[in-house]
Amino acid sequence: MPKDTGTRAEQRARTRRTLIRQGRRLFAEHGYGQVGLAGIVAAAEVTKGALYHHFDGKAALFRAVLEEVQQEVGASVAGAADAHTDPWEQLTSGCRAFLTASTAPDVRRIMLVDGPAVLGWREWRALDEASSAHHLREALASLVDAGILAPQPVAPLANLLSGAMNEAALWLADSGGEQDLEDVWSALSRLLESLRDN
Amino acid sequence: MPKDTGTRAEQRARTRRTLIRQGRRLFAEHGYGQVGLAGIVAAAEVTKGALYHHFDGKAALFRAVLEEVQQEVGASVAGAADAHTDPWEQLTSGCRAFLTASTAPDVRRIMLVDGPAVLGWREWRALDEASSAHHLREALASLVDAGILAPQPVAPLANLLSGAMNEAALWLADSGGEQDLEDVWSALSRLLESLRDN
DNA sequence: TAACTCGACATACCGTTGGTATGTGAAAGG
DNA sequence: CCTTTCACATACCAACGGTATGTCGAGTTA
Repeated sequence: MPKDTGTRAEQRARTRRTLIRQGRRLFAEHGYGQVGLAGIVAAAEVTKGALYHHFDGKAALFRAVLEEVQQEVGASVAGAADAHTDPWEQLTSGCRAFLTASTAPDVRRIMLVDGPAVLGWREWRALDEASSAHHLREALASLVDAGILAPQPVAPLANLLSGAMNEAALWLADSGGEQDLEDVWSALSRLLESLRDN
Repeated sequence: MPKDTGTRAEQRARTRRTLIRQGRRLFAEHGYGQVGLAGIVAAAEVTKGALYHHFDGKAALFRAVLEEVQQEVGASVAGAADAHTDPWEQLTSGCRAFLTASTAPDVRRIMLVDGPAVLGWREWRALDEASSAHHLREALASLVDAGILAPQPVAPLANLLSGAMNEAALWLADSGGEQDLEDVWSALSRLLESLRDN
């Protein structure tokens, strides 16, 4: 594995990616508070100088990791939704994709548990909004426009559903099969179904 | 304010209460990670020796603080629910009480943001279960028994609703009036209403 | 191509933090 | 009274996040 080869931009990008990768691994495995910079830079086979050259500090590295996680989840949700043309199926498949994606252990810990505490809920919410929350709000809005959902403010409803799915993902990841995905999904889809007009 | 008076048990209890009080204040104001033991013991006018005599460490103090917060919220929910005899009104008034109680700044930060990250989601959930979550589950169960809700597993539904309300409380506390309690509450009560059979 | 610049780190160091080991003086018990 | 016990206070430590400075090679210029 050549490490100090290639152009400078390549080396820079590779170091940054390695820091994010190892940071993500360690943050996911032990939690933000239990991971030291020493462990991260050792795993990445660099020094603290490199970390502070790329990021403003520990929290900034975590933010970069969280952004990566959020983007993956958002892409998964968008991909699932775009596979359908019917707006209702777009909503349900998007929600289901969110559930399965955010049940992964690293997503769970980084995005759902440590994220708000480390970055503050406000900034966490901004990242969530940019990556996947707006999908939900837009899906609900188009359902209201199509008359499938009763006319109502979509923003509060989107927040409620988002919180419900976050909690569901936490339960799923924790119970580890004891409470199956299908049980939670049937409860969530029943909830969504009950919202339909008529 | 006499500090070193009274029996030993009284002194002990007073010191413990003071530590919890000041810890709660500082944790709520600055967040768990930004608060040092030095600040806590200074505010409580004791030393670290006292803190470690009463608690196993920083996280254990936080746990005691969180337990107090949870119990207050739980008592508020139970009180609101017990004020009604109709099971549906018990549910709705309990949910509304939860919303208003957990919108308070210290409850929000300690219980909803830092709690899961500091203690781990599993332990956090256990405390939540003991204090208020079981109220929700029991209310839903009796509504199913009464035929007001369609027969369904209540545990997953309770989790979804709990998550929805947590997120709603975070939004409420953050927007600070911009997004009013009534907006969120109307969305939540609409959601609950849509669950009713017929 | 030789001299120079600059960026991508490495090294050495610092203040603060959570945690521990030990000391102490007053209240409880006989 | 004397002893024990307990509720802390004091002194200390290792580890942590963060910073200031040094270094060396790739890129640029003459």
